[in-house]
Amino acid sequence: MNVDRPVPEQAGLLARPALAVQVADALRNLILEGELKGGEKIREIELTERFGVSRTPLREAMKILAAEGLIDLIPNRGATVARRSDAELADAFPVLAALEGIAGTQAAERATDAEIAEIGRLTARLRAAVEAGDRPGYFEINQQIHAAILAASRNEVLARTHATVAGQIHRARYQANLTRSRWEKAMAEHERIAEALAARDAATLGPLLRDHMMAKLTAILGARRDKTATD
Amino acid sequence: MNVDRPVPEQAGLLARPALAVQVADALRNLILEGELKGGEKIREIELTERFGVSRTPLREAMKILAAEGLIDLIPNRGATVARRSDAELADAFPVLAALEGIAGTQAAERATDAEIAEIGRLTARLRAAVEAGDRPGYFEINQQIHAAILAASRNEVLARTHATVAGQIHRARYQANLTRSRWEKAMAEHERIAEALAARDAATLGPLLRDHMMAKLTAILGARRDKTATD
DNA sequence: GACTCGAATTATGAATTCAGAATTCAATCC
DNA sequence: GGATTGAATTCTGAATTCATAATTCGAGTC
Repeated sequence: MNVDRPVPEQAGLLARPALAVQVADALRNLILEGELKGGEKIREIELTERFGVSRTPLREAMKILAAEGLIDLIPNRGATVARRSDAELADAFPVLAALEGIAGTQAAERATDAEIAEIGRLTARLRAAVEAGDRPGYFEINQQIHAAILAASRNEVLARTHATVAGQIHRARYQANLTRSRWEKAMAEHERIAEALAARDAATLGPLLRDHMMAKLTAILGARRDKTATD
Repeated sequence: MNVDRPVPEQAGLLARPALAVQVADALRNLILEGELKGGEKIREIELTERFGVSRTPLREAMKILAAEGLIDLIPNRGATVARRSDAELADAFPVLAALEGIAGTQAAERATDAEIAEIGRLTARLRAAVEAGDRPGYFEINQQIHAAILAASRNEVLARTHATVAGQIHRARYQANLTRSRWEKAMAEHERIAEALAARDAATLGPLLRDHMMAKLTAILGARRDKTATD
């Protein structure tokens, strides 16, 4: 989420971001990377020492992350990394899917030919990863494709909103729990997505992306439920 | 029995919100009510005196609002109330419309009969306001209907996301610039919405709400552009 | 032996203080 | 007269300090 916006007039040349924003970015990474796990208590002093800053900017950073829904702040009782219930996770899915849908619609209208070509190349590499059974590679490329579509939609509001909602699902999305059949289906969907984009068929691409995301997320939720049951 | 027992999960019962959060709420209201206008510079000291707090919680509050996109924070140069360009505004519309769409879909599935009845009553009152030519009343009831649908969708993530995006459009939505013909159309749409909800027809209600919101926002943007041209 | 009460400790919340950057404005120079 | 420089002022950024709430831990009690 954008805290330090570009200076509207003459773009800030050497305006470095506020310390609080840097700390927020660093802390967000710790959470997204999984170093700080859901439910974990955040110790202010520990982090001030780690980042080498005082409590003031750290606390401002925590306010930012709380606004993003990444951490929970309980008055007088400190902060914990947000742990989303399955219900909340399930609620986030259709929201994220709808956002991906608009991204698709707008990308079909606004993408440059170069962007479309790049997404086509990425899709080919995605297919190669599937054939090779390379799951880490698949996830990486998959991520890139979705990021490319979001970028091609040229919608800052959408990008910000997507980042916020996606952040709230953080851990769940990294769980590499794809069945072979779901993997094949996802790949086929990706190829249809690339086709619709190449044809600039907005009416098709939107729902396609929405349903693709919905299917993916449903799979994640299913796997998560299974996993939780065996914990 | 024991009152002193730690209350980890169901916190917030008697814990008053942090001062920074209260200040953020107050400041958000000032902006949404239009008392602080777009582009206006925010003077820290002025607000600390107004709210009777020190700069620390105020600055934390500003970080929150910046994360919400309501104000712009420029390092070493202070804060201004965010002024969105027409392009950014136009970008926010499909995002908001998509969110309304999901709200409709889920409301159709999850609303209680009482909620549906209430929305039906509100729609009837909306019709009365149209007949009476009561624009303020129309806007007020219209607002209530959309809030009721959002609430009926029982999706916290959606509600939060919607609030954030809606906040970024704040001023624009309050412009009461409805042509008579658009007004009639909007009313007809509302009646179809109420019908679809009563029938719990999710497949219809979602697109209905999405398109309704899109039409409304397009009208706002058009009026805004006319107005700007004559400024 | 478990529970309760309460002092000591620790962590959080907010104000204040200190440091540094940006803005203002007057004096100077071209 | 207009532009420019630089000191004074004002504002923002961040650290520190002070206040207060929560937690911990041990003594005492039933």
